[in-house]
Amino acid sequence: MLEQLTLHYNYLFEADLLKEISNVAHYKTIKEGEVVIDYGQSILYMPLVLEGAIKISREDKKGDELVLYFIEQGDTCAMTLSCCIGNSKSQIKAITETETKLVLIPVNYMELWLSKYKSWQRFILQSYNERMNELLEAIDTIAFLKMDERLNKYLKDKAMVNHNDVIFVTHKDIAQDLHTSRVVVSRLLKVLEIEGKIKLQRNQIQILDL
DNA sequence: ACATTAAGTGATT
DNA sequence: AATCACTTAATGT
Repeated sequence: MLEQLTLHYNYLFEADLLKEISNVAHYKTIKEGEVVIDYGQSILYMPLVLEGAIKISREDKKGDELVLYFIEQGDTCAMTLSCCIGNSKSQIKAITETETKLVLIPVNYMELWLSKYKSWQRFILQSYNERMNELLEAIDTIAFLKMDERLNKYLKDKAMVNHNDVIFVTHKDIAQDLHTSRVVVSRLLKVLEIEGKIKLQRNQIQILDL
């Protein structure tokens, strides 16, 4: 595990910290499409993503969801951070977007390391900041009902985390992620296709120029 | 060949 | 932008 960690995080953490992480954390590989953390679940571990990507979404009582953002290698879940501090339960749902390798750090170490390692402190604060900005961005587009922009961002993000210009999803899936109707997604996608930005096929979308 | 599911379209609110 | 109603196209059995 130490080698894996070093490979992905040596530019962020000092050697001592890397070693300590590898001592206390659990290494885990999760297949695509699995639920990592569900709504209402209490959080015991803080995940550090080594490879792959995770989709973070919010869900209401009816099961309607709304994708907030994706996390990938080098990221951690800001929700865990706020959960640890507030000692609350998860307000979000995390599903692996691709096969994901991660290390799980017991939450009590998170606080301990905050005072012990400068690099850890910087990492936590920076992650928090990044997520906060991303969230604000999401609020902006939702509040002003710019569905086309949300779709654009969604496609970009999806292509990025998958390291592939071809996205394998149905219009219905996208509609669920963005919490809109399939018809709307189909129409907006059609426009993008006419503009020459994407290519549509059944169950897949190729990104040409966004 | 038929049933099922994904995607396209016009009209309406 | 959402919903309805309907069509067309792709896929599976």
